[in-house]
Amino acid sequence: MEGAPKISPYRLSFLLRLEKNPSLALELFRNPRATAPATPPKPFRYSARSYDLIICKLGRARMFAEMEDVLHQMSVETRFTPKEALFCHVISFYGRARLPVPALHAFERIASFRCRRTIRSFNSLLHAMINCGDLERVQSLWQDLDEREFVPDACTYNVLIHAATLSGSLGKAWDLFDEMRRKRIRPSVATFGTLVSALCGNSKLDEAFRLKKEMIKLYGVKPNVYIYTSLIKGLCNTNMLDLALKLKQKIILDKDIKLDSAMYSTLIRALFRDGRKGEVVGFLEEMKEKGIKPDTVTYNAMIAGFCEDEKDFDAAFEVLNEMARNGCKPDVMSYNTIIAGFCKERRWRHASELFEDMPRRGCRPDLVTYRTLFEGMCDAGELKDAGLLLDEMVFKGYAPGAVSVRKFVEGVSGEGAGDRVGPALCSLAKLNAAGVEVWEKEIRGLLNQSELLKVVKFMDRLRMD
DNA sequence: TTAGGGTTAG
Repeated sequence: MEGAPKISPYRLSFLLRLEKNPSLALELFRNPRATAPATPPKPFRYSARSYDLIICKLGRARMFAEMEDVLHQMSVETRFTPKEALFCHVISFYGRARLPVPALHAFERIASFRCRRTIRSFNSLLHAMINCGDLERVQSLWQDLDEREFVPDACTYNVLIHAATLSGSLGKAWDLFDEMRRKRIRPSVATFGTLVSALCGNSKLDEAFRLKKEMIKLYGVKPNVYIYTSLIKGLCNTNMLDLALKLKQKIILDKDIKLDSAMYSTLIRALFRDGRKGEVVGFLEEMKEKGIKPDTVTYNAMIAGFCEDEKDFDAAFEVLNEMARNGCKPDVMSYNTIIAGFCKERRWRHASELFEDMPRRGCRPDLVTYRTLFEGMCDAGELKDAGLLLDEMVFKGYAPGAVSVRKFVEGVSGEGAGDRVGPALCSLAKLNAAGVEVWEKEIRGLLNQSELLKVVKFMDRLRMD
């Protein structure tokens, strides 16, 4: 047998870049030699680049245990120092997966890799906390900034401004904007993007357009396609679709601005809402001419239009087929939209069929899927199936919305309801024992005294668990 | 590329 073919560290990076499957990439990374050599070889000299590639591939695929293994392996390498950017990525992978503790842990460990930590990874951490929905943590990290060695930059303020707008406080966003200028930190196009989007989202179109003018005149920052997409969405949401279309025509003439699928997705959704489905084809053709490929969001906008506005479910399914033909994978939102559409039409059986079919189609139902279908079943009075679905939900760790719980309990209340509601509440409370009082409040008044007693007994049993 | 826009539900 011939010796193992030699693979250079450079070649390994090349192969890793090509390998789309993260598990296979990891296999390749762990065994860079094609076959096991007879004698123990010298340790493979992994390049910093191949660590970057494999860590990012694993992080994107949310294979965190494997990613941590490789990080650990990298921590004992002495031939190079990893770049801070890699840790920024790791932090944001955890943020996207809504895992605040590992994100924080990754940030704290940067120095142990002999890598200098700067405001960049701090910014990544702030942003990860936004993704985790933990706005309070953003606040506390920001307050502790003085104790750290960092000086905030434009990006720090952009994240903070974003957090302020998410918490619904435009006033706070403006305060931060002022503070930024006092500190002579120049606002970037992203700063204005966040503010314009927040203004549009609060129906303050006039202010949004004024800010767009100011950013050019006062700050010398040119609006980009992000800014215009927010403005177009704002116009669409205030029944000014024609103005939105005019604005788009104006931007087309600007050679510096490259339109993208996001802008078209916004317009396509708005056309459906306005009952102008017929014009959508023309927009799809325009995209094609400009070399802009429709993405999942574009298709989802069409699915939403067909389900919500046209009630044309065959057409919605045809969009799914079209996606497959164009190599675009439907995501959980694609399915949730159709399921919600069916439920609204009380066609819960159709909704249920699609739900059952999701795993085969390569998509895992999420919290929204379960909540939507559960509510649909409750609305249709299909309480038996709703109960079964509830069990499955709870098993997966998903809690239904309070409104649908109420509908469910209302629906099954009556003679012997305690027996039927009890187990369901029991499983609900398992999710979150602290929430027991909430459920108790929810059913009080709906059940008669003896039934309530049965439910409370179930809860008592729970508390002892 | 550390930050901003677009499509569900609630």
